[in-house]
Amino acid sequence: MQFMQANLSRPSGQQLAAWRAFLTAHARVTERLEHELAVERNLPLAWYDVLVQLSEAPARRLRMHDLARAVLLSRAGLTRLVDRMTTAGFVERTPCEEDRRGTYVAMTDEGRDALANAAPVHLRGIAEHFSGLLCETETAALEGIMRRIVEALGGR
Amino acid sequence: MQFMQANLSRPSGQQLAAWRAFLTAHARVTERLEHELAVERNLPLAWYDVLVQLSEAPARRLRMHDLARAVLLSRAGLTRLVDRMTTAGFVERTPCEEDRRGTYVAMTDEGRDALANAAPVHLRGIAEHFSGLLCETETAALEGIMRRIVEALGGR
DNA sequence: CCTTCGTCGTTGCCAGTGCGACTATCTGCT
DNA sequence: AGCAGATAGTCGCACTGGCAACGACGAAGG
Repeated sequence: MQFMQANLSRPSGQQLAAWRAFLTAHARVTERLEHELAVERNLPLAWYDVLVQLSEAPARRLRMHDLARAVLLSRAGLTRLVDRMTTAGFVERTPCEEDRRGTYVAMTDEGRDALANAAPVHLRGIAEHFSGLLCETETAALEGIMRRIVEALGGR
Repeated sequence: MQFMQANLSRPSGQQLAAWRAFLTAHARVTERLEHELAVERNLPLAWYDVLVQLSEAPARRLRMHDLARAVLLSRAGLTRLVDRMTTAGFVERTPCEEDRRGTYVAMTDEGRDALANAAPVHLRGIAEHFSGLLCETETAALEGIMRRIVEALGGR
């Protein structure tokens, strides 16, 4: 059992190489996707993420707290992001009747249009730089691995 | 051939799920590793990265430009990062004799100690939250996939 | 009822980063 | 040699994000 312990606490060279490749791939792909979206549609990736989350939510709206978790941002960061997107007319704040501390963020029609406009660019990018490089088996395997990693951290 | 085109430009549901899992896993794991390093060794992950790159470089030093690429940072960003690390005593700047525009960043003994001190924490984290969750086959497959992705982007 | 504690969203402050402009230097062409 | 263009690193500026503190509100217990 001792060597199991050792294996658990010290990645091998092969494991380290996989970790580094993982980091590099993520950095390069997201950088590229961000860049494509900025150049072709003048839309930051974070804005796109918010719009996607809202478009999938019931009644196209979410509480600040839930939205913050969905887009991997602190509540403080989201406050400012929603400020900017409100100014741009893509979302709007609605008071929450059930819980008067809360605020809903709802997607406007303009936001819907912006998302519809940007989605082809982004999806094409994902296909071109990520999913198009994987066969079906690899895609399934990768998803399984990634889910396992998230769940091991207590995937809330 | 037309459907091939379609498959290339529009990820399927399964492919999108894999992409999202990939994003979430990366965000959660790096957040966790960053946190562990900050709490246990009071060292930002970016600093650790710089020290690792330098420790692997010949003569434990690198040009600003090369270091910037290695740690995925703009040259401007690196200037400031190296400033801070110089103040902390972990690295030092040396003029470059062959090319007098250039600057070498070299790791100090203190930087070496800091790296040696932090490495166990970070490596344990990688093992615990990443590589320990993958069998040998998966590790190899994952590395292959990630390398392919990087190379497809023109892996400089 | 009312106190205590937790939660929600916002704000002030500060750290970190990219972009563009700038200076110094190198390289290639004439 | 001399000049144009490329490249290295730095700096001012603006932007984004997190942390801690805050006021408003809800929930649980006396």
